[in-house]
Amino acid sequence: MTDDTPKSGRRRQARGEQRIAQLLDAAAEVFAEQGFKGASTNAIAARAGASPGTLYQFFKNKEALAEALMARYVERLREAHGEAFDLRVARLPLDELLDRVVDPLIAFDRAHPGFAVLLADPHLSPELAAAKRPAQQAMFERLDAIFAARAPRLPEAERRRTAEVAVHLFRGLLPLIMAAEEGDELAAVTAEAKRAIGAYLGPVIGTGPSEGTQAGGDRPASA
Amino acid sequence: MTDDTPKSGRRRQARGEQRIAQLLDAAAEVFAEQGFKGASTNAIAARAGASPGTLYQFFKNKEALAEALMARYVERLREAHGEAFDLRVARLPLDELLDRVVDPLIAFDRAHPGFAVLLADPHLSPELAAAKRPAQQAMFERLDAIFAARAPRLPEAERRRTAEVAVHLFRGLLPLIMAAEEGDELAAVTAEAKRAIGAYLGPVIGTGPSEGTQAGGDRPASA
DNA sequence: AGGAAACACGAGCAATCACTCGTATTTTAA
DNA sequence: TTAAAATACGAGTGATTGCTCGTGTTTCCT
Repeated sequence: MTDDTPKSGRRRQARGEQRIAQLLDAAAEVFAEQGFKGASTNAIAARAGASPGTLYQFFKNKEALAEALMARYVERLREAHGEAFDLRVARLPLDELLDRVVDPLIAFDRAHPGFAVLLADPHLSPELAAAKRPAQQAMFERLDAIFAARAPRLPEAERRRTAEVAVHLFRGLLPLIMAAEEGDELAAVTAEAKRAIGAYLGPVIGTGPSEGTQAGGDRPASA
Repeated sequence: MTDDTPKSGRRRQARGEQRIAQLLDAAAEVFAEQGFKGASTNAIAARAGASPGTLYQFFKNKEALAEALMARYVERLREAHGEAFDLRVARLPLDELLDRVVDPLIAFDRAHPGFAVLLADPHLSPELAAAKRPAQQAMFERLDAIFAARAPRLPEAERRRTAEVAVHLFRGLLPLIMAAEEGDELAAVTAEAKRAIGAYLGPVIGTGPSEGTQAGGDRPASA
């Protein structure tokens, strides 16, 4: 990220690392407020307390800045998931599984408002879209792994489709989640999100502590 | 729309109406491809086969253009809904109700790709955001009316919340729906959307032909 | 027929944008 | 101590944007 191939020359100074962090923080804020296109690099530099020239010393262009920000998000996302997402949750009752998966995700998204904005923007360049992929994969793959552990007899195609749909269901509720104010409103929206996702997942991966696979009761054969 | 207060002076010519339609068509395309911010008015005019000056004869600025486009979408949405959304569907089994509601919505969104783009953009000016509201209300209110007819004993607050969540669940799946290619893939995604929304709605408004209200079996009390 | 208004054009204006560059300061390594 | 590298600045550049305006053409009404 920021700048590869430092093949020769001296090392980056601590000052530089701080500036990069400041610039990424500022970029996160401005992207969250204005979107990628609407954010000006001069505004980002100003909010970071730096000049445009300084910004371009660390990032070769606006896109590279967004890519570096995405990379930092992915890093933090992995940290946040690491604990909450290990495969033992697969054996929990569905309610608890959802608590363990949804709560940290909501906390992360609310703590990093620029993340959802960048993720949701469908008009990014191919390079930036590629930078988004690890973030989506991070969520999708872990969900998929949980499903695989919980319902090993579920066909892979169906399992993958289910994981993808579940991710999109959550993303659909994100605007509601982001807009809710901390407290009762957020709790209500969170509960509703879990209810919606749980209702969708239940017939496929089971509601109880993982019974492996069970042939769901009233689940229609897929068309 | 376009220009109010034509208090005096002569009437709009047929040529003008055609130009407006061309400009709105072009705007829909360019907004869908580039987003609102990314679309340039010169590009829209060019795609409509007109000059910038002509565009600004009918729309006082870029925002008014988008507002007029939104207004046209709302108009068409009401037409598309009118038949499919009347309250008799409330008495159908949930599966059929979903068919009647979801299928036309998917058809509309796929036929008007600019619509979803404008609706989903969270970085629009207050005026444009206000222009979006009728579209969201159109969907929300009719859903709410259906729920009210189907489950009259459901508390209003819960009913409204359910309608809103249902709309967001659908919107979350929209990217999948828009990206699917006509045929098997679209059919599969459509079925999955109905399954997800139906699973969420079933415990609240009942799966059978409306029994009024029924106390759902395993619905947990909201936290 | 003829005048007025609607329609049309497109060069160009002012503002903004992403980005550069010449220069000055701070840090590092010898 | 000192030279090179890293960091920092910010006015400026070229491109693009939303939009205007002078001018010409088409349509309508009488």
